[in-house]
Amino acid sequence: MLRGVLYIYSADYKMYLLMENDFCGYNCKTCPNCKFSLFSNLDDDDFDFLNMEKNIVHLHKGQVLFLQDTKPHGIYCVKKGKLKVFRRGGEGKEHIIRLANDADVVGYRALISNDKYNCGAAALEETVLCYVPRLALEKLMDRNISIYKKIIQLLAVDLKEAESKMSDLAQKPVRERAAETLLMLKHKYGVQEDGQTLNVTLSREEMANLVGTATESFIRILSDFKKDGMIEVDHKKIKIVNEEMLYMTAHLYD
Amino acid sequence: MLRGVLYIYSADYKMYLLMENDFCGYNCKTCPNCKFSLFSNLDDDDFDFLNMEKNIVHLHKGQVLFLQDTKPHGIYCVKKGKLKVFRRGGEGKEHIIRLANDADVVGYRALISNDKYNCGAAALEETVLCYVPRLALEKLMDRNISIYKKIIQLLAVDLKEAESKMSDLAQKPVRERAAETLLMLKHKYGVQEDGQTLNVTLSREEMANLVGTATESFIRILSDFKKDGMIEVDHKKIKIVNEEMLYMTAHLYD
DNA sequence: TAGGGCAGCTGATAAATATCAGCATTCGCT
DNA sequence: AGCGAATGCTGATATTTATCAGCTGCCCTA
Repeated sequence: MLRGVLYIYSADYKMYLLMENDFCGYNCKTCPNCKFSLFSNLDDDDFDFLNMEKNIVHLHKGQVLFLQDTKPHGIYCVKKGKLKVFRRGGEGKEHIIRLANDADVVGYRALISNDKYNCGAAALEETVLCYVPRLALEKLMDRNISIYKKIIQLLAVDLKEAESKMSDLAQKPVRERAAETLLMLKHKYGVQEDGQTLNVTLSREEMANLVGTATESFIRILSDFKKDGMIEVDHKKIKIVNEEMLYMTAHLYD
Repeated sequence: MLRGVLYIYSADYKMYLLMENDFCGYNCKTCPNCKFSLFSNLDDDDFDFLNMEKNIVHLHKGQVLFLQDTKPHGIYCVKKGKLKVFRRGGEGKEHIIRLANDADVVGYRALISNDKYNCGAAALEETVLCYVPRLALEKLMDRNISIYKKIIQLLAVDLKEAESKMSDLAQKPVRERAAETLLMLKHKYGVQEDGQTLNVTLSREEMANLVGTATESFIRILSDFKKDGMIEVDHKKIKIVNEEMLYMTAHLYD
């Protein structure tokens, strides 16, 4: 039964958010992502409560989930899809802070510290998320200390990765960061049936924003990698054909 | 009564750690830092337990508290002093990730995620810390959910700052980051009686490592700031004489 | 108090990276 | 299918930043 449809429009992106209650087939209790996510140890009553309170959110490619400097009202668990989490600098240029995949949780940092979003988030492809409103989350947290522990683990992982990326940005040249980014994409999203083609589609600009460099610089380095036989490129499809060499280039081990 | 003295030696730094149990005059229950730190809501029994279990650590200027890639055995609360938290890149160059002051907690991220230290930490001046061993912390956490909440808040703040610093490093030029760093130092450590001189002493190299640039580049920018009348410099003492202009230079508001 | 070493500073130069311009290709839309 | 806009790509150039070399002055201690 469709109970509610919510449209949101932002000046930055053509976008809308479709939110439906009681979406058929989305039962948290049987959702495999919950096992890896915040709600791994709930009892039946709590799962029923979560099921009642959560909303399903569909995003098309490019649509914004939330914008930097706005106030959060809940958290999002990725059911299926891919997202980028990014910040906009002075001249509006975006820097991609991190990526999200199935079973990841996004937008929780701002909510739990009662703060505005420090980053925005947008879908990289067709994406389905579960939205858990603040009050529902708080009620579940009151009854389940395991959620506190999970949040701590999520934050700790994000913080560690942010610190490492920070020192990379400060010290490593663009070429090394570009190689590292390609390997990260393989690790995060995996490869297609051929075992080599990255299972994610990003524009050159988005990849440059992930590396932290100018689009043209990234394109040049990508064609260097191609010349050096590390990758093959077919439009937006990138194939990693010599992973070892990419590791060497990224200086991840020497 | 002196119960134990522990010396640790690392290849990187001449250092030692002096740890004493039952150090006179350091009672957690009356320590003002605890109010702002992890242990704000303990009952008397827990405070007594903490007092028994904690150790006092003294560090001289330059001494290392812990090293990157080693395993944590407890957490440290800064009683009085200043520390830098840093990562070493490929060629051994250090990048300062964050600074710590009175009442800050350091080394907790690695401990709670059962991980090796992602950063090292060293004293910037004479520093006194309380060391809380893992088992003691875990026991206190079992009995006090408030500690979970505090850890979440600490992590959330660190993560937000790390994300912001990340996009600054990716997008802002060195000059802006340098201005921002000077303002951050004023905010973090305050000023001396004259209301202008930064209340912390860092070498030019350390400041450059904080900004994420080469030492010479930072020195040049510092002398630009001096020419532009934003700061005055007397050896290691830096005076901020035009804060407004520094803000403009940092592009923190436009 | 002499001198070794290190931090701070500056100029010259090199290297890395960004920007700008122009063109080709692809994509989305009607 | 075809049009317009956006994306991808490359070369030329400008800008930023790092590196190298050399100098000064200060601190430490022998």
